[in-house]
Amino acid sequence: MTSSHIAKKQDLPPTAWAVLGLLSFPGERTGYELKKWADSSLRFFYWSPAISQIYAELRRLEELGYAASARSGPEEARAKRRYAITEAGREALARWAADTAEAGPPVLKHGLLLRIWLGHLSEPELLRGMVTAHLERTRAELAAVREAMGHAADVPEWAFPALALRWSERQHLAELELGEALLEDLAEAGRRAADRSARAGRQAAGDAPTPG
Amino acid sequence: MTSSHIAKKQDLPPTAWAVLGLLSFPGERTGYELKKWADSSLRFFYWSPAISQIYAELRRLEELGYAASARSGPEEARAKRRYAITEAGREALARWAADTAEAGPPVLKHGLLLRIWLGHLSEPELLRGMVTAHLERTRAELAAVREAMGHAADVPEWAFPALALRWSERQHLAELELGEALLEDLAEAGRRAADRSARAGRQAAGDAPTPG
DNA sequence: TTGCCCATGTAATTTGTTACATGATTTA
DNA sequence: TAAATCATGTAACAAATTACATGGGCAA
Repeated sequence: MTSSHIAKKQDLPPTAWAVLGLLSFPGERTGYELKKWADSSLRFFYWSPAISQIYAELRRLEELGYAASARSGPEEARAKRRYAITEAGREALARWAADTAEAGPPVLKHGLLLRIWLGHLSEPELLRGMVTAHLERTRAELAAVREAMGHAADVPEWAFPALALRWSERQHLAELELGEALLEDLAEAGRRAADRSARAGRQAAGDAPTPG
Repeated sequence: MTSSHIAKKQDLPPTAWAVLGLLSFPGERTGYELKKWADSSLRFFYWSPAISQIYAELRRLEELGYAASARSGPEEARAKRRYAITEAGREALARWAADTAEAGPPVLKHGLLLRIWLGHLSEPELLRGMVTAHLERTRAELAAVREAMGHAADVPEWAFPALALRWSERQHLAELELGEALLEDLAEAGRRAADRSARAGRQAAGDAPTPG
C-alpha cells in the first residue's frame, strides 16, 4: 500500500459520485440494496454499475472519508455492511454536483441505430423487425419507469428522484415516437430503392413505364 | 505471444464492430480519417472511440482477417496506412448486425439528469442554470447533426447513414423538448416547496391561512 | 432438497482513456 | 516561420466487467 494508491479527492469517476449520490438519500444501505435501487431507477437516465464495482466504490468512498460503514453486530443473524454518507461526503458531492464544467454532454450508445446505420448489410425486413422489437422493449421499459415512479411516493425528500423519473417517462415516450418515425423512413427508403431498381430494369430492358 | 492472446472471432466488443462498420462503406481510410468521421457522425447515436483505440481495433481486425491495410508506397510522400474491409470482414459484420440478441437496450449516461436527481444538494437557480446550459449545448449539437446531414448527399450508398442522422436530428429535437418540460417541472416543484414552507411557517407562528 | 434470493467479496481480464513521442504537411 | 493539422504509434493507467468462491435463509 504505497502513497500512489491513495485516491485523490478531486476528479473521482462519475460512478463514484453516482454511488455516493445513492447514499445521499435518507437511510443506510448495503451494497446489495444499492445495486437493486440503481437497477430500478438510476439506470433509466444514468447507468447501473456491476455489483462488484459498487462494492469497490464503497470501499474507496470510505477510504476517502465520504462514507462510513458499520458491520451489523451479533443481534442480526446475517453479517451485513451498511453504509451511510458522512458530512464530508455530502459536502464533496454537493461541490461536484454544482460544478457545471464537470457535466459533459449526454452519452448515448444505441445498438439499434448502429445497425440501421449499417443497413446496407441487412435485409430490409430484418431491419424493420429490429425496430419493432425495439419498440416492444421500450414499451416494457416505460412500464418499468412507471413502476419505479409508483415507489417514489409524493414525499418531499424524493421530489428530485421523482422529477428524474418523470423525465425518463417522457424520454421513453419520445423514444417510441422516434422508433415509429424510423419505421416510416425505412418504408419510404424501401419504396425509393424499389423505384430506382425498377427504372434501371426498364432502361436495361427497354420497357415502357407502368401506369399508376 | 501465447495462444491465449489470439482473439476469438465471436463476441468482439461493439467498438470493434463499429470500426469495422466505418470501413464497410466504399473507400479506403486511415485511422485518423476514421476518427474524424466517427466524431462528426457516429458519435451522435453511438460514440466515438479514442484515436488510440481505433488504431488498436484496426490492428485486431487485421489480425482476424476482417480488414487489410496497405502502407502507402514511395509514390506518396507521407507514409499512411489505409485500411479496407475484406470479404470475410463484411460477412462477419453482416452476421453480427443481423443478430438480434446482440443488440441490447440503448445505454444513456446523462450527467444533467444525474444532477437533477441529486437536486436536494443544489440551489434551485443553479439547477435551472444547468438545464438552460444543456439546452444551449443541445442546440449546438443539433446544428452539428444538420451539418453532418449536409455532407451525406442523396447518394444511395449513404442512404442508411443519412437515416441514422435523421433519427439523431429528431432525437435532439426531442431532447430540447424534454429540457423545456424539465424546466417547467423544476419551477412547479419550487412553487410547491415554497407553499409547504409558508404553511409550515404559518402553523409555527399560529398565523391565519391566506385566502386564494 | 433443490433452487432462488440475499450478501460480500476476490481475481483475472478486457476495455478504454490520457499522456507522451515523433515527424511531415499545410496554412496564416 | 510559427501554429495548426495530419498521421501513427507506445506506455501507463483507470474503469469496468465477468467469473469465481462462499455461505445463510427461505420457499416450492
